[in-house]
Amino acid sequence: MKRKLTPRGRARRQQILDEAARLFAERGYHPTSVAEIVDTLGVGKGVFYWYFESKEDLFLEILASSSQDLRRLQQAAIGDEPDPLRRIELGIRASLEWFREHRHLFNLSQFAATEPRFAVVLRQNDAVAIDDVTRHLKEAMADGRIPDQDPAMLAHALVGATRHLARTYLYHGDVPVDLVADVAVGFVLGGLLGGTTGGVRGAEPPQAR
Amino acid sequence: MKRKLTPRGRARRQQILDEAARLFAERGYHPTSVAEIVDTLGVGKGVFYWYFESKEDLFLEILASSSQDLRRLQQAAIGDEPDPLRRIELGIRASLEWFREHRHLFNLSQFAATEPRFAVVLRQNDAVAIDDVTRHLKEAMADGRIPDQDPAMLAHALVGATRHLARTYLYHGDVPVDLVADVAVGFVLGGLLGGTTGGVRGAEPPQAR
Amino acid sequence: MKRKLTPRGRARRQQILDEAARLFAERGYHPTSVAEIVDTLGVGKGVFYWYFESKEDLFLEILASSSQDLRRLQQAAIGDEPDPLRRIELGIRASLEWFREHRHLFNLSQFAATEPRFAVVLRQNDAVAIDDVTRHLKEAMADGRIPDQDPAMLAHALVGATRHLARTYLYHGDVPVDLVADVAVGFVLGGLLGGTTGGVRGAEPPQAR
Amino acid sequence: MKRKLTPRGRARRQQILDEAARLFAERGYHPTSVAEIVDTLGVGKGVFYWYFESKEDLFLEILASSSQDLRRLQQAAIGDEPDPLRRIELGIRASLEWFREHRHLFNLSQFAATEPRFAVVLRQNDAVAIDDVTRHLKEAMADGRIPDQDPAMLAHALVGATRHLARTYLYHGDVPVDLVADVAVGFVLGGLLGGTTGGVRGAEPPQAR
DNA sequence: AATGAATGAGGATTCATTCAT
DNA sequence: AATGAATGAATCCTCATTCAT
Repeated sequence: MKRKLTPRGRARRQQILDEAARLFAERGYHPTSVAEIVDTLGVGKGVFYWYFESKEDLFLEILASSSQDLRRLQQAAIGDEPDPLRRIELGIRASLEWFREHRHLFNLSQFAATEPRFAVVLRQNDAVAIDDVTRHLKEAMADGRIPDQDPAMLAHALVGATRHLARTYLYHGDVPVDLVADVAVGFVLGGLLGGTTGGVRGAEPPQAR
Repeated sequence: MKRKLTPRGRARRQQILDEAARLFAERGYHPTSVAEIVDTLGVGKGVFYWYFESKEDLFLEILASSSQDLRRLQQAAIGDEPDPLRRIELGIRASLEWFREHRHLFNLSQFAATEPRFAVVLRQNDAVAIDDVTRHLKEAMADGRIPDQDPAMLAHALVGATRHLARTYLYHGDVPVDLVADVAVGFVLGGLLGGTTGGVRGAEPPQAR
Repeated sequence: MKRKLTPRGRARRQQILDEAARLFAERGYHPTSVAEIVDTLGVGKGVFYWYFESKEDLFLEILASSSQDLRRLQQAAIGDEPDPLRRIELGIRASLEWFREHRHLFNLSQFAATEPRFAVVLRQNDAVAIDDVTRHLKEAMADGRIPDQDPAMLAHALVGATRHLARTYLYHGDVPVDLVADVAVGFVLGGLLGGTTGGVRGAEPPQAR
Repeated sequence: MKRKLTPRGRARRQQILDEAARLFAERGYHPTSVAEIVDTLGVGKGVFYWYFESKEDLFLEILASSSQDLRRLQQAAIGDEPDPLRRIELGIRASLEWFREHRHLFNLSQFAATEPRFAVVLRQNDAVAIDDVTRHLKEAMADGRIPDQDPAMLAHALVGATRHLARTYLYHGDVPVDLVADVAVGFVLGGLLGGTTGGVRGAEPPQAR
C-alpha cells in the first residue's frame, strides 16, 4: 500500500493528516467521521482511501509522527549539554514550547490511552520519552547531584507534572510559555532534589524506608 | 424520568453502572455497545433504558459519582489535620489508595477529556479537586512553610505528578501503594519547597547534602 | 377478555379512553405511547392491559364509540320530522354541535383512514352515516323536492362539505357553531337543489337575482 | 446537505420518492419502515440517507411537491378564463383529474393532518389552495354572480365537498372522472348560488341573522 | 387491581469502506 | 487521482407487551 507520491500527492496527504488531527482533537476521534474530514477539505471520499488504509491507520500515523516530532525538538534543544539536570530543564522547556505549538494534539494522546489498539503504540512512544529522562536522572544520581531513588518513577512524576501543567495552562489556559516553564522547572527540580524524605519534614520524623 | 426504585431496582441499576464502567474502561466508551453491557449482565436491552436515559447519561453518572467518591475519601483521610502540608500528604496518600482500588476508572476520565460534551463536566470535577489543594497551599504559604508562588499552578503540578504516577504504577504496573505514595509525596513536597528558583541551581557546583 | 367491572373499574376504563383519545388527537396515534397514557394518569402499565387487550383495541373502541355517539345525537335531533330536507338540516346542525364538543376527535378518524387495519372499521362507520343521509335524499327526490341524481354521491358531497367546514372553523378556528351551521346548511341545500346542471350556467348572461 | 446530483443520482432520488409515497399511502407512514422502502428498491439502506436527511424529511418533501404539482395543474387548466365561476369549475375538474392520477396520495395528506410536525406544513399548503378559490369567489360576488357571504367559508365548503367526492369515488371507488366532476361542479355551484338562506326554504321562514 | 421490572423485536440512523466511472 | 454512489453491519433507542409480586 505504500504509494509513490508526487509532490502534489504528498501535500494532499499532509493536508489530510493536519485536518484530521484538528478535527479529532476538537471533537474526538469517534465523533469525527471520515466524511467530515473529506468534506472539510472539499474533496471526495476516494481521496481519503487513496492516501490512507483506514481511519485507524491515519490516527496511528498522527500519533507516531507527533511523538517523533516532539522528541526531535527535545534533542535539538538539549544538544550536547553536559549537565544532566540542565538537560532535563532544557527538555522541559522545549517540550512546553512544542506543547504550546501543538496544543490541539493533547486530546489525541489522551484518547489513544483509552482504547487498547491505540494504547499499545502510545505506551511505546511514552517509553521512549521516559527512557530519555531516566538516562539523565541516572547520570545525575551517579554524579551525586540528586539523591538516589527509582529513576523511572521520578521520570514519570516529572513527565506527569509537566504535561499536566502544559495541558492546563497552554491548552485550556493561555499563559506565556516561559512562565509555565519556570514553574514546571522549579517544581520538578525541587521534587528531584527533595525526594529523600517520604513525608512532611518536621511534622514528624521522616519514615525511613 | 426520575423513577421510584425498589431495592431490587436500585441493585440492578448499580449493577449496570459497575459493569458499564468496567467495560468502558477496558475497551473504551465507543467500542462498548449498550448491547454488550446488557448481554454481559444477561438481561434484555430494555433494562438499560429503564434505568438510564442514554449511554451518554450513564457515562456522565459514572464520572460524577467517581469524582465524588474520591473526594469523600480524601476528606475523610485529612480529617481535621491542622498542618496544611501534612494535609496535602494525607490527600495524596488517600488518592493513591483510591486510585489503586478503582484503577479501571483511569481511562474513563482520560477519555472524557477528549470529547466536548464530557470534557465540560470533567473540568468541573477537576476544578473542585484543584481548589481543595490550592486552599492548603495558600495556607502553607501564609505560614511561610513554602515559598510564595502561584498556588493554582503548584496544585496542578502536584495533581499531574500524582496522577501520572498512579496511572503508571498502580494501573499499568502493580507496585505497592505505599511505595508509590512515598515517591509521590517526596517529589511533590520537594517540588513545593524548592520552587523558588526557575532553573538549575549550579552552573556553580552542586550543593552537597 | 370481557371483564365484569365494578363501578370504579368502569370509571377507570373510561378515564383511560378519554385520556388516550385526547393524547392520540393531540400528538397522533403512533407518537403516543402506552407509557405516556398511563403516566399521564399516574398509574402503572398493568392498569392499561387490565382494561384493554392492546393499544390497537383501545383505538378501535374510541372510533366505534364516537361514531355511535354522533349518530345517537343526530337521530335525537331529527326526531320524527317528516320533511326530509328539514331532517338533513337538523342532522347537519346536530353534527356540527357534536363536532364542536368533540373537536379533538377529528384527527382520530383522519388518522384511522390512513392505515388499513383501521380504515376498514372507519369505512363501516361512515357507511352508516352516508346511508342515513341517502335515505333522506331519496325521499326528497321521490317528493320532487330536489332534482334526481345519484343520492349517494350527493350524500358524500354533503358530508364532505360539512365535515371540512367543521374541521376548519370548529377545530382549528373557533367560530360560533350557529354561524358555521348556517353556511353549511345554506351551501348544502343550495347544492342539492341546484345540482341539475353539470356546468356553469351561462355562457349566457348571468341570471340577475 | 444539499448534494450535487448526477443524472443517475436524480433518478434514484425520484425513484425513492415515488416508491416511498406508494408505500406510505398503502400502509401508512409509521408502518412503513425505511428498510422496506429500500428493500423494495433492492438497494442498501445507506442509499436512503444519501438522498434524504430522514424519513420525516422525505415525507415532507412528498407533501410539498404534490401540493405544488396539483396547483400547477389547476392554474394551467384555468388559464386566463375571465369568468370566475367558470374558473372554479375548471379548477374543480382539473383537481379531480389530478386526484384520479394521484389517488394514492390521499392518505398522505390525511395522515399529515394528524401529527403536529406535519400538520403545520399541510396547513400552509392548504392555505394556498383556499386563497386561490377565495379570490375567484370574491370576484364573483363583486360581479353579483353569487350572493355575498364569507368567501373563505364557501371556499372551504367547496374544497371539502370536492375532496370528499374524489376520495370516495376516485380513490375507493372507480367512477369515471367526468361523472364525479359533473356532480361536484353541480353541487358546488348550486351551493354557491343558493347560499342565501340559512335553512330549508319553505319548511319555515329562514332565520335572519 | 395494580406496580415496577423486564423483554426483545423492530426502527431510524450512522459510517467506515468499496465500487463504478 | 478523484468523484458521487452504494453497501450493510452495527448502533442507539423505542415501545407494545408480559411477568412477578
